[in-house]
Formats: sequence, structure tokens, C-alpha cells
Amino acid sequence: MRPRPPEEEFLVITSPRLAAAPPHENKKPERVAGLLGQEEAGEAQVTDAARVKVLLPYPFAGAFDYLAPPELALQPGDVVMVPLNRRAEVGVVWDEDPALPPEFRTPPSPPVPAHRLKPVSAVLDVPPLPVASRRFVDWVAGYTLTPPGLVMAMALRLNAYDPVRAVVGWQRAPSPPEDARITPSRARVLAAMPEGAAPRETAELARAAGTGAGVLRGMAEAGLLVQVPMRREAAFHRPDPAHPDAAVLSDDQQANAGMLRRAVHERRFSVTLLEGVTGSGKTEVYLEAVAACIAEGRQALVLLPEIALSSQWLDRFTRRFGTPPAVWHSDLGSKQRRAAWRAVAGGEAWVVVGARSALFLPFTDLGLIVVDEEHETAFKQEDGVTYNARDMAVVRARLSQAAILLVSATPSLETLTNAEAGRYRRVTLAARHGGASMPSVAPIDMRDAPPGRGLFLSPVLKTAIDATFARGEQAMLFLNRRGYAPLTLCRACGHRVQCPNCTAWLVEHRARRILTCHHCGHTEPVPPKCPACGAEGSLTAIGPGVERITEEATAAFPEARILVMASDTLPGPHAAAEAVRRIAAREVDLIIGTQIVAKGWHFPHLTLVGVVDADLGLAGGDLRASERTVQLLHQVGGRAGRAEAPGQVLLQTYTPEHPVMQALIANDFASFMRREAEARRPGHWPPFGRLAALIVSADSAEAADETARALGRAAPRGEAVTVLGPAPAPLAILRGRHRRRLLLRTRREVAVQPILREWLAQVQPGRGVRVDIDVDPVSFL
DNA sequence: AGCACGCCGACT
DNA sequence: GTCGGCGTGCTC
Repeated sequence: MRPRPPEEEFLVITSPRLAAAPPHENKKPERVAGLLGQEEAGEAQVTDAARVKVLLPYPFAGAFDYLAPPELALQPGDVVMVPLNRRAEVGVVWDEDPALPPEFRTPPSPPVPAHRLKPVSAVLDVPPLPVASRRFVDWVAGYTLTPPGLVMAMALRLNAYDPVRAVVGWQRAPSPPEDARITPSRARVLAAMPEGAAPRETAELARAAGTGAGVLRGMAEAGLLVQVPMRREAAFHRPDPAHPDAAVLSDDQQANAGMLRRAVHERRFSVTLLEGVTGSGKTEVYLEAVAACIAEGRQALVLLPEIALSSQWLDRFTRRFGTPPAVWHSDLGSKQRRAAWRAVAGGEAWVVVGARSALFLPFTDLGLIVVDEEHETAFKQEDGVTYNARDMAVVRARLSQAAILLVSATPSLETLTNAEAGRYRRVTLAARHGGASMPSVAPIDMRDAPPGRGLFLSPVLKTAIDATFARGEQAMLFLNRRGYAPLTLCRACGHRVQCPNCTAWLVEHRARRILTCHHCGHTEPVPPKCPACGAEGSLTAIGPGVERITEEATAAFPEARILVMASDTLPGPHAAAEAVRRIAAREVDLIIGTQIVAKGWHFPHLTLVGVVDADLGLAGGDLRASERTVQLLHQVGGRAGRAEAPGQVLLQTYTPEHPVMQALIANDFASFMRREAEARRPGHWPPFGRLAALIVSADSAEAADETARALGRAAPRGEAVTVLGPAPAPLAILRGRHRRRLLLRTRREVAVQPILREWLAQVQPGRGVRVDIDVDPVSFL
């Protein structure tokens, strides 16, 4: 660290003259040069050696050049203040990445002449961005064709460098005045603070004394207390790899854990697929790799889909290591975020469990990454910087010479293909842990056993639920659709109530008496009559959502205690944790849920899972629809029968012969995935080729069409390259913007980035038209 | 992303 | 005559 005034918590101003001048004073370049010339008398003129690159959190093509005042002793990674266009901005001193693949590089812009350069004004008292993080930013930016500054902005997590107020504690004054008044409140404060005790924080002390912060201030004025700066106790403790309460692993688990531990001990890049059926104890096994990583003295990162960041997972971790991990997710408060960011940079946080953005934390020595539920599409970030956290995690591991584990019961075809080609190692947990057997899966052919009019549960399913209740066990109904009904239709004129901003139907939420759009959030009251023809009482709910299934189940099982689990009925992790607790405590007979129930929960008394509409995910021509449906339904089914009692899964379907249903019934994913592979291979579809999507969006259909057609005309041609489109994007209007899509498909050995760059350079998007690039799209919406 | 500069309508 | 609309372009 550079020397700095001890009181300065925030700005390190080692160049007071330069820093004292507000940035706008430097707007005249010659004045800057002159000032430098004066200040640095005897110093050499401005030379190339005095230049530094600074990456700013804006969508510029690259880093900007600044003058480096020698007394700042700037190093790559330093977080600095620089003048930008008469404002002061935060940026990071950047360096070239010699190892960046050439196809990710953008052509360099001509250098800015030296007389136009402005000096860096200060260095912030923030841990510098480590070299692995910088290389990762460059890589992600190059791969996704995102301006590097925007990727860096994620890595910096912009409020991580907010001014840090010193933490102030209170202590008894060494020599309090004799005559100070001691009111009852003041007496309680003093009682809470024995002589010579460590200082206590304001809020905490006030609470302990049953008073407010005002009393403390008053006591300070009266000379009874003094304020002292205090170091907050480290919030993160080193997890103990040899914690005595570690779970006892079976021989099989122990052997597999040994392979993972060895991968960590190698201290070099390797990818391992950890495959195991639900209930096989994957978590326990990979936590042994985490333990090995801590023992190596390196940091570990566990990535989970946001929704799976559950209290159950944290409990498991804490049981294994005696202390909780650092947690990182998108709605962390700014204070917690800053604490976590700094703890990671400072190496106090040994293990981070987090959602995808945790990849951008400033790990200094990352030895292991675990991507749990690696097949989850939630790892793909769609807004802002579009990246796939699972794939980027592999890159991040390589940059740190770390081991990475991709964990799933139903691995993605991408990962399976890599494992089969020998690029990834493979560790398989074959059996369910503790002797539990796999649930039996059977279809209910809805053509043979149809539900009653206006109902959605087959009599066969209802009978099975009754039988489950009779045994004193729990049942679950799964339907991946929120609300009451996905479509409101006028029986008189056939009008379908649509979102005004999107090409989508409005979903009725009957409890809240509204229609809402699940794509843009538009909400309106349920209209009393048809908005098109004015007919009264003609609007009919078509199709089921979980609310409607709840209504039907309440009528069919009047005695049952029902709990609905959907993202809108369980706001936040606390509500979810409470729901899980009630289920485990057998306060619930029937769980009705959307995909929130699929994630990693352990329900010991649940033995029956009914899938209300197993065909739901198969509609709509998506490349991965079948694969995703198998993964989701398998995961849901895996909730059943984990304890002694065997589980049963019933699939309501109109197509029991569909390969997806057959794979689930036979519990045979290997054959199913082989078939998927053979379907994708000849057309060079992923993972046997590469895809990139261009999404053209504009306020008007005409503007979108114009740019989309221009892109179509400029489309790259070649044997290894195919362009599909332009076509209306599946959500042709989204949030009021008209969308067109083009798809670029190349052979696997061809990099898409240079092709995209060249293609886009030929087309000038019309006014108000945006072209978004999605490399490796997973969703076709 | 900001934030200026720039050239056309309703006001003191 | 000026205030202000946001279209366009630049920021080392």
C-alpha cells in the first residue's frame, strides 16, 4: 500500500497539487501540460512511459490513456479517479493481455496525442483488481462482444468503492467529570459498558442499554463517553476442513471425493463433470473438494442458480465446516456487498457461495469452482452483459489454474459431449445415498383418463393423492405456470386479452384480481366485460396456473392442508425457508408449486409428485425444449421418496410415447441424450456448432425491419457459416419494442466473434434501432 | 452512460 | 428577441 494520511479512509491523495485541482480545471490540455512541466521541474517531458491505460465503466471500445503522475506509483488493477469530460470518474488501471485470443481483439484505435492527455487524479483505498479478474474481464468482453468497460463495471460492482465511513465505537471516557448527571438511561448505558471493555457500536450498544443513539451523543457531550475508531471483527472465518461434525461418507462417495480432492491438489486447470442422481449426496462429495481447496490455502467458489441459494444449502455447509460461507447474490445490501467484495479481495473470505455474478469477485487465489446444477439455464444472464456463467466459470478457472466441477443429475448436452470427447473428466455417483431407491415414474395418458370439464387433474392422479394421504405421507403437484390462467378469452367474439407492450397474453392472477404480463410487468384489473365486443360475463379463463390447480385441489381434498410455492407467493429467501420448515414439520399435506420446488430442497415425507402438464415445455420449436423438459421434470420428480418410503412420480401427458416421457419413465437419460446428440449433430447445432443471435429492436416495426433486412443483405456467406432470418423474434413485441432476429450458425471450429464484428461493421443501424448480440443463446425468446 | 453543442417552436 | 425540445457526437 502507498503511504497516505492516516485519517483518510477513502481517497489516497499522494499528489495534492494535482488532486486539489478540480477535474474541470484541467479541461484545457495545454494547461495540464504546463502544470505538469512546472510541478515536475527537472522531470522528463511527457513521454510514453508516463502513459497508463485506464478502463472506465462505459461502453467505449477500449481503455483510455492518461498521464501517470510518478508519485502515484500506479500499478495495473489500481482503482483510480480520472477526469473525463469535465467530470470525475472511477476507473481501473488496465494492462494488455498478451494471451487474449486474437479473435477477441478489437482493432486498436489511433493513439491520442500526448498534449491531450489528462493526469490520473487519485488512487482509491480499495484493493486493486487482481490480474486474474482483469484477464477474465477481457476474455468475457471479447467472447460476448461487450465493451470491456461494461464488463469491468460488473467486476467492480460499482458501490464496492463507495467512501467507507470509519466504524465508530463507544467507550467510557477515561476521566469522566464528577458532576455529570446520571439519568436512568445513562446509568443503563454505563452498566452495559464495564470498565476497560472493548468499544461497542452505536446501534448495538443503544439496543443493549434499551435507549437511543441520542443518549449516547448526549453522554459524549457530557464527557461520560468517548468515540473511538474500531476495527470491525472479521465477518468471515476460515472454514475448517477437518471440522469434527463432517458428514460420514459412504465408501463409494469417499472414493469419488478422493478423485475430486486430487484434482484440487494438482493446482492446475481441470474440468470434472460430477454426475449423480438426485439424492446421491453430490453436495457432500463436492464439499470435500472445497475442504481440500481450503487445506491448499486457496479460495473456493460455489455457483448456484439464484433460486437454489437456500438456507438448506447454507445449513449443510455450516454443518460441514463449522462456519457459514460468504454469500453473494444480486440483492445483497450495499454494505454487505462491500464487505463481501473486500473480504474476497483481502483473502478473508475463503469460500463464496453465490449466483452467477460472483464470478466477477476479485479472488486473489482461486483454487476451485463448483457449478452446481450446471444444466440450469438460469446461469445464462440475459440482461445487460449477456454471458453464460457456466461457460465463463470454466474460463475463470483456467485463468487461475483452478479445478472446476460441473455438477448435475442431468448434465447439459454441451457438458456431456465435452466429457465424452475426453475434454472433461467424469465422476459418477451411481446410487442414491442411504439405500433410498429412485422414484418410479409412470405416465397418465390424459386421453384415456381425462379430467372433468373445466378441471385439470385426472381421476387417476386424484386417487393416487388420496392413497398418499391415507398413508400419512405428503404429495406435490407441479405446474410450471404462475397465476390462475394463462389466457383470458371472450366466448362471444373470440378476443384474447393481450399485453399492450408485448406479443403475449395477459395472465390472470385471481387472488389479486388482476391480469398481468409476465414479460414486462404490465398489470390491469380484470375487465368486467370484453374490451373488444363489450359482451358481459363472456370472459373465460383458459388453461391452468398454480392458483387454479389450488382451487381444484381444495375442492377435491377439502381436508388437506395445502401450501402454494411460487415465486410470487414466496417473496424472498425467508418465506421460502419458512415454507420448507413447515413441510419438513408435516404441517402441510399437499404442496402445489412452480419450478421453485424443483431446486435442491429436501422434503423427507414427500412420496408422490404429480406433474400437471408434462407436455408444457415441449411446445414452441426451441432447440433445447426436450432437453430442458427432461432436466426439469427429473429434478421435480427427484423431490419424491428420499427417505425409506419409495417415491412415485405421475406425469399427466397427452403424448406418453414422446421420447421425453419415455426417458423419464425408463429413468434412462443416457439414451435420451445420445438421441438428442444425433439429432443436433448433422445440422451443426450446438454443441456440434456455434450459434449467435442478433436481436434488432426498435420503436416501430418499420425501423426494425429496415435494419434487420440490411443485416440480412450483409450476412456473411461461406461453407462453414449459415445465417437464418431475419424473422420476427418469438416475442415480436417486447416492452413496446418491435424485435427481429437473425441467427448465425457456424461449424464448431469457426469462431463467431470476428464474423460478427465484420458483419456489424457493414451495417449502420437506423435511428433508435438497437442491435443486441447474444453469443451462445440458450433461450430463443 | 453523461453531458455538451446544435438548430427549430412558444414565451417574458 | 430568448428558453428549451432532445438529435448527434464526444469523452483519453
